[in-house]
Amino acid sequence: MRPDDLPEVRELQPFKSMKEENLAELMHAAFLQNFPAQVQLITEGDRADFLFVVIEGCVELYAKSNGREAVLAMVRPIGSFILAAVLKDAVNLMSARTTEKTRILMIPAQNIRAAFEKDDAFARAIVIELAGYFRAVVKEYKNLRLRTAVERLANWLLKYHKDQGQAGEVKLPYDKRTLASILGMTPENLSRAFGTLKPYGVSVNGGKVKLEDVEALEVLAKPNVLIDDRTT
Amino acid sequence: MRPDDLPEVRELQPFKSMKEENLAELMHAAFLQNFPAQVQLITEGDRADFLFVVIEGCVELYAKSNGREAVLAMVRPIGSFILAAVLKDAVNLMSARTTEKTRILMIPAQNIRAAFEKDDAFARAIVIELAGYFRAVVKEYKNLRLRTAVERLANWLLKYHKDQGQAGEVKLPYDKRTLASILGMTPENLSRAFGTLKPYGVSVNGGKVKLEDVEALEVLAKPNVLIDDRTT
DNA sequence: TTCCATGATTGATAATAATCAAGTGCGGCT
DNA sequence: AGCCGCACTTGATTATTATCAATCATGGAA
Repeated sequence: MRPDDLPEVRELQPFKSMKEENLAELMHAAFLQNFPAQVQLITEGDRADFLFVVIEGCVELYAKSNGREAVLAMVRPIGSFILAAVLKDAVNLMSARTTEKTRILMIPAQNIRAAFEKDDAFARAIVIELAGYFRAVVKEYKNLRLRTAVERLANWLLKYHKDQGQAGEVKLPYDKRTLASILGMTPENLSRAFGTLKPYGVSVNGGKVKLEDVEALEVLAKPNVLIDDRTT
Repeated sequence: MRPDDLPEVRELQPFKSMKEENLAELMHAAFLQNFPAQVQLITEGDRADFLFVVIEGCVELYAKSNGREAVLAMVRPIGSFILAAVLKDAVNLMSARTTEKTRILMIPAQNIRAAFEKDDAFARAIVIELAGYFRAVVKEYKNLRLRTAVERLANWLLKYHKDQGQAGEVKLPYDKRTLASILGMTPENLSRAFGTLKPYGVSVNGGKVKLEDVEALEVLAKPNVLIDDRTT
């Protein structure tokens, strides 16, 4: 595979900063793979053999312990996962599965590490990338520690409402069962949480949620840039 | 300040890998500060002006939202904090306060960023450092998502029991109120959690916890290297 | 020593969330 | 159309955790 086969990857931050020849070498070792839905890509505890880049589709990162399972994040194009494990040559802390038909670029871990050693600009770009990831998890952690389930849902709705252009409606990007797990609650509780948000102008219709009183919802949600803002 | 004024910092991973002259320059800009207990060092939302390195004492990282407060981590010698914010030239996601008399090395953020640009080895060392931080937060997040309060306490005890040499006793490194917040529960609940662990050979006496049936405790705790192990 | 302040514990109650058990409703299929 | 199958919802109950209030140490300070 060559760099120009996937122009979108070339625009991805850590790759954009690489020297042309190093990128070519990296891409040469990489390969593009198509997966159907519900394919297990990695399992927590296994060695991280590849860096994964989602080109099309969607991947769910999750973890288990005891009998419980929690969805930790969803990765959509163009996003990568298990960068930290690859760099540390460590074991995956999360499992990953496709949720739909998905096209993924797989780059062997040793090639990533070689490029990291060889290419200074790449190494620096990865720092910024990782720092961003780190801050994202800290925000998730704060979200869980400092808010109730209803508050998490309210803030999630406000965030996605903004993402989708503040049209007074939010289209749910995944089914409610998945959303519930992302928000750290059971599906039953998500239903009820939507119920308690009804007085705040929130009405659900299948995969569409209407927000008819954003102000009121914000009073309840108390959004916080240090938790909800992806850019800070 | 010169590098040899603080030999322990020299041994710290990202600094150890720096070129001698760059380290000298960095240390020249840095200064050592003594703080009494309960001093607010940084506040969430403020710009990250310094990288902090705890030389002696202890610092508590915490965050607030709504009326709630959560301790996110404790930093002990030799440990640093707000590295990610410094590198991204961003705002702090957490606040920090000393919990006791503490000696801290403060390195101006712009000097850290300058060294990061100039010194390739330093940049690479920081990647590994950050990747470790990232994985640590992911583990904390999993701990919170996948376990009840009692399980978190049980695993915490086992972890510190191992740290302290498996002597059948764990000395609590902070007061119970702080421990409760670290574990994501109220002080009242921590007391009760200790109570429910009594049948598993756990007995508390002030700041000392005796573990008389580690096997039984492990059956309850179900420790998981992908959550509890600091090295994986 | 006594007193006080503070942290820790205990009990009672309330809030929050999970579990279990039916239902409901919608989309796809025959 | 009619019948699944499946996701979602709803209700009842339980588990878990937080809150509020009171009491109990315990370790200085006077």
